[in-house]
Amino acid sequence: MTAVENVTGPISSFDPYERGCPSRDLLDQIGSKWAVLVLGELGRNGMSRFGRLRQALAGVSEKMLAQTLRTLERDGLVSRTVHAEVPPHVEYELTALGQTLREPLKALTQWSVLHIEEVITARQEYDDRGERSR
Amino acid sequence: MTAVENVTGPISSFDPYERGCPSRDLLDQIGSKWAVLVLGELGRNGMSRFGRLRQALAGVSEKMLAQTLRTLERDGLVSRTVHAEVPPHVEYELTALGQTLREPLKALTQWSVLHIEEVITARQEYDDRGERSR
DNA sequence: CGGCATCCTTTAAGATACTG
DNA sequence: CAGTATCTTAAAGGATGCCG
Repeated sequence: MTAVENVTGPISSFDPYERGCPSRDLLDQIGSKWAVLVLGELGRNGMSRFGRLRQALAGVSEKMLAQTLRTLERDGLVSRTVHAEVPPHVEYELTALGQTLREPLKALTQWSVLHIEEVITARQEYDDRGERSR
Repeated sequence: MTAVENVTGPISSFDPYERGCPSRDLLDQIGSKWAVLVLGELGRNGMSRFGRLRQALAGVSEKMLAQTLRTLERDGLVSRTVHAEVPPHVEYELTALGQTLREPLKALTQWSVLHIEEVITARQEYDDRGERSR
């Protein structure tokens, strides 16, 4: 959790396994439900607007989408561009930093789609087995 | 969200962008705070016990660790082996399915460690900029 | 259109104590 | 040792209404 520069070389002691380490919270944030989908959508289709994102992420509320976008913007992963028009026109886009998350998140999303059936089967077996033996 | 078998071939219409799709919940689950760390720890050091996991994941409560392990076990990602001894001895290990998650999750964890400083800087700039202009 | 503010309900998480 | 049960607190999420 201490800094990174050191006379003898870089230390980079950030470790999500340590309590209170900011990298743990970041990991939690980028892995959160709506953030994953927002980043995925912007990664696939590029720049998008609030309303379009809301449609793309079926079931997201205004509040959660706005909140997620604010956090991603603050973290430097997404840029927000306001066009001074009436009615308002706001565009969201991945930053260079946000782009570096595309592959890791895509892999995770694809994993969930690819293996969801195995997981569903495992759940059924676990439930059928009953809570016996525990 | 419909099934997968079809006379004309597989459909596999699972899409986390659809509301209520089980792959969305799975994605949420595997990306959750403690699950990521448990899977990462078991991926790096192999089989482990409850107490060791608790130490490895600094700050986790008994309750959350137990809950996370139950969910991972139910999903077929982690196996639980009870050795009938006194005192009790329980070992957790990644299943074959859980192994397939190692790389994707490792990439995500490494990303958070690698880029946390850029994010911290971005946050400071965002905050310094003030909530003005919004 | 793209929000933010407020209120309220539902979950998740944490601390503590106790058991097989 | 490896949990479960219980209680309390914190955070997530939804509904509604207002505004630039």
